[in-house]
Amino acid sequence: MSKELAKTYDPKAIEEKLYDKWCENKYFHAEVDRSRKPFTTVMPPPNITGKLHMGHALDNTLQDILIRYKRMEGYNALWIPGTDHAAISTEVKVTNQLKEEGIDKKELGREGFLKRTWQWKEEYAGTIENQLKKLGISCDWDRERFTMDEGCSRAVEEVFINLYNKGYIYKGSRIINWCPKCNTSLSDAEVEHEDQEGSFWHIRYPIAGSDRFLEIATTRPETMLGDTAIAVHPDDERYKDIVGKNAILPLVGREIPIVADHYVDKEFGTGAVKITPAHDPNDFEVGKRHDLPEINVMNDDATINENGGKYAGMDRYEARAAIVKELDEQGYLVKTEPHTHAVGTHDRCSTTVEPLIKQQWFVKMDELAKPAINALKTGELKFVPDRFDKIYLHWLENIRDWCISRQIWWGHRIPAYYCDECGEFVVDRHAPEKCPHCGCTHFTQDEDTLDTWFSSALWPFSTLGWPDKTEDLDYFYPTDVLVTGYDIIFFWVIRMVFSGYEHTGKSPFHTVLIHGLVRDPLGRKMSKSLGNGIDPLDIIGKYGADALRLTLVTGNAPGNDMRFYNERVEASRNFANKVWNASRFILMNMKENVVEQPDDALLTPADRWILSAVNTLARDVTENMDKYELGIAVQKVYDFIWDEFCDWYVELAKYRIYHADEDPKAADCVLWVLKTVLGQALKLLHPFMPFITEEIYSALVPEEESLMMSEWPKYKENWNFPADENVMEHVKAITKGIRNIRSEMDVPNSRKTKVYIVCGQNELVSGIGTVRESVKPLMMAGEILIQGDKEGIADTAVSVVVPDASVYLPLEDLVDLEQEKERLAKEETRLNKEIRRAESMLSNDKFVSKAPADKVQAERDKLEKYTRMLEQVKERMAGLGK
RNA sequence: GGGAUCUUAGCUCAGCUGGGAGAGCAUCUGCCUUACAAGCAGAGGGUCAUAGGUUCGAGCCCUAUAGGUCCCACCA
Repeated sequence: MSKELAKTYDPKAIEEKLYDKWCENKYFHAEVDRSRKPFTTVMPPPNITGKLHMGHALDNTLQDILIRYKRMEGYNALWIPGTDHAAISTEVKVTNQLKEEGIDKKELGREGFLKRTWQWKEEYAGTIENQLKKLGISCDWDRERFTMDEGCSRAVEEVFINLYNKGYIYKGSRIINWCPKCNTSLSDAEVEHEDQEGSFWHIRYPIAGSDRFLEIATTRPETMLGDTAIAVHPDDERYKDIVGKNAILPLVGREIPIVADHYVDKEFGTGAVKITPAHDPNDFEVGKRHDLPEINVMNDDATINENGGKYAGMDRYEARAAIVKELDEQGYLVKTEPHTHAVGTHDRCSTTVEPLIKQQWFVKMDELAKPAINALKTGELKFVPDRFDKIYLHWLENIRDWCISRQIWWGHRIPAYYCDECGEFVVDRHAPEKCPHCGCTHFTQDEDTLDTWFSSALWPFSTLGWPDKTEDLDYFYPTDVLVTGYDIIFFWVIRMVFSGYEHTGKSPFHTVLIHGLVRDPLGRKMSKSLGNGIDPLDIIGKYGADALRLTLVTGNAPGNDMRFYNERVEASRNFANKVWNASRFILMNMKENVVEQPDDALLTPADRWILSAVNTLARDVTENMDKYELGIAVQKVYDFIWDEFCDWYVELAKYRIYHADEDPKAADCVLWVLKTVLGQALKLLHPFMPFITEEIYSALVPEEESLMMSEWPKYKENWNFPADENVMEHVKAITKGIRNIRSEMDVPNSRKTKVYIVCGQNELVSGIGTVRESVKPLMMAGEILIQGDKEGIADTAVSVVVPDASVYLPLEDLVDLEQEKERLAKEETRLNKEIRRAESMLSNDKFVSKAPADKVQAERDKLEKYTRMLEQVKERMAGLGK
C-alpha cells in the first residue's frame, strides 16, 4: 500500500501478490514444534469431479477463519488440504467424457480407463487448488493429499486387512442396493428415497386344493416372478385357516407356501403380502426366517433373467406392464389403485435402485459403532450446534452393516486374492506365494474396489502418516476441529469417528462445526440442473475474496442454511471500501510513519474511550470465536470499525490533525491512537478478511513482517477507562440530540450555532471541555460554552436534555415556540412512561427480593436518571411559558 | 411413521447463560462537510406465527396448534 492510494479499494491489485508472499514465506506451513501447542484441522477433501461451488467456499472460509485465529493466538496451526477421488461420481464423469469421444469404457480396459481417470484427476485437482488459493485460505500446501495417493492407499490396505483379521470385514451373499445404470452395489447411505406416484395392484392368488383365492397388493408386480411365499399376520383371523397351505403363483404356476409372520401389518393393504426374498430387503428377512428359496429374476441391468420365463429379456418396467396386462386378461387382477410410495434412487445418478442378492464385502458395524456413540456421552466429541447430536446418535444406533465393495474401476482395489485353482481367497497386501488351501501359485485379485468413503474415513490420520508412527501423527493428532456441512454427517463424520477409535484409539477431533447449505436468492438448493449455481470465482472477480468471505460468514448461525445474493456481497464490498478509506485517511496523515507512543497526559477522553472500546472488543470477539460464534464475532468488529471508529473517533481526530502546526504534540498523539486502534481492529478483522487487512497493516506497521503472523489482541487492564467512556457517551448523546433537532427544524449544516452545555458535574464539564474543539464540527457548533447555570441563554433557545446535562441551541428566527413546546411535551410523556415503568418494577417486592442485585440497582439508577431529566424538561417548559 | 428446524421491520436474517427488540438491503428527508456518494446526517417501520404454562420478569424455557423446510424410516 503506497501513500498514493486509489479512492476505492481494488482487490485485484493486491490479492494475488499477497497470497504469493504468504506462500513464499511458508506462513501456512507447520512443522512439529514441541515448544508450542498444535491446532490441527483437516480439509474435507473436495471431490475431483468438478469445480468448487459456493458450499466449498463457505466450508473453507470457516476453516480459514478458525485457523488464522488460532495461528495468531500462538498455536502451531496446521491445516491439511487435499482432494477426494470420489469413486463412482468420477467414474461416471470420465465414462461420459469418453462416450462423447465415441469411446466405450470397456474397449479401453481397466488399465486404460484408470490412466485416463488419473489425467482427469490431475486437471481437476489443479483447478480446485487454484480456486482455493483465490479464496485466500491458509492451508499447508506442502502437505496436500489425495485419497488415492500412496500414503492414503497404504492406510486403506492396512485398515482393510486389520478389520478382516478381526472379523469386522466379511464377504457374504446378502441383499444390497444395486444401481442398474452404474452397475454397482451401493451402501444404504447412497440411496435417496423419493416419493413417486405409482400404483397399488391387487392380485388374487389361487389357493391350492381349493377354489378360494388369496388377495395380495403390490407396487411391484414384476417381482412376483420371484415370489416364494405369501405371508400373513399370525393373529389375523381372516387367514388363520390357510396358513400352512399353498398358493399358486399366477402366470408362473409355482406352488408357494402361505406363512405367518409378524412383519405383516394386518391393517395395510389386504393383510397378505407376497414374499420375494431376492428382491426386497424385508422379504429377504422373512425368507431367512421361514427358510424360503431365493429366486433372482433380474439381471444386473434390471432386465428380467431366464428365471422369468417368457418375460426374460424385458426391462423391469416393460415386464411390469406385460405382467399386469396378462394378470388382468386371466382374471387375477382385482383392482388398480393410485399409490404414492418411497422409491430408492442412486444419489449420484437418480436411477431407481434394485435390491438384489449379491456376494459383497461388508463391514460389521455393531461393535465399531459403540465407541462412536460413547464419544458424545463422554464429551470427547461435540457438535456445534449440539442439535446434530441426535442425528448422529440415531444413525449410529440403527446402523446396519456397511456394504463396501463396488463394481467399478476407479478406487482402491480390494486386497483379496483368489486362488486360480481352488477359488479360495487370501486377504493381504500382496498375492501369496502359494495357496494355503491347494498349494497353487496363481492368483487373481478381487475385481472390486472400495466405497469412496472407506478412504475418506481415515483422512484425519492417513494424512498424518498413519499407519506409521510418525512424529506428525504423534504431535498433530488427534486433530481439533472438523468443519463440514450437515449433509455429510452420515457419509463421513460418523465413519471418521468410528475409524478413529478403532485404529488410533481416539476420536479424530473433539469438535465438529456444522454449517448449512448455501442456497440461491429464492432459497433453492444450487444445482447444475437448475442452473442457479453461483461461481465463487465470479464473485471474487467482481467484489474481491474478502467481500465474498465476509458475506458467507455474516448473519449466519452455525448449522443454518443461508441465501446468497449479490446485494449482500455489495454490502460486504462497501465495508471493505470503508476500511480502505479510513486507513487511507490515517496513512495520509502519518507523514513519517513513525509515531511514538505519547505521554499519558496527552491522551484526551476521546482517545481513552476508543482505546477502551477496542480493548473491550478484543475481549468480546475472542469469547465469541472460542464459542464458534463467528457471525457474531465479525458483526462486532464490523460495528466497531464503522460505527465507533470511523463515524466517531476519526471525525473527532480531525481537529488535532488539521491543527498540527499549532500543537504538533497533540497531532502526534491522535495519530498514535489512530494507528494503534486501527492496528488492533485490523487484527481482529484479519481472519475474516485476510487480504485487505494484511495490505493495510503492512503500510501502517511496516516494521512488522506480517499481520497474519502477528499476535491476536489480548484484553489489557490498563486500557480500561470507564470514566472516559462515560464522558464520550454524553458527548455522543448531546451530538445526536443536536443533529436530530437541527434536522427536524431544517437547519442547513452550513449554519453554525452556539451550543450551551449546562452541567453541574465537574468530571463531565472538564471531560467535555477537553474535547470541545474536536467536537465542534460534529455538533455543527460555532462555539461551545460549558457552564454551570443558564446564565446568558435566551429563553427561546431550543433544548436537548441528556441524563446529566441540558443543552441549548439559540436558533433565534428558526424557533417556533409552539413547536418547541410540543416537542418538550412529547419528551415529558416519554420520560414519565419510563419513570412509571421503573417505579412499578421497584415497587414489586418480588422483583426486588428475587431478581439479582445488579438488575435491581440498574432499575434504581434508571429511575434516578429519568427523574433528573424530567425535572430539566419541566424547568425548561416553565421557562418557555413565560 | 419418527425426528430436527424455522415462523422477529417491506425483503434476507442475527439475537450468545431469560432482565427495556437489532443489522444489512429497501423506503422517506437533507447533504458532493478536503478518507470514503461503495459515502455522511436524520426519519419511518415489529402484539417477535397462535394459544396456554413456568417465572418477579419470556423473542429466548415448557406444552399444544397452524404453516414452511429438511432428515431418517422395511407397510408390501
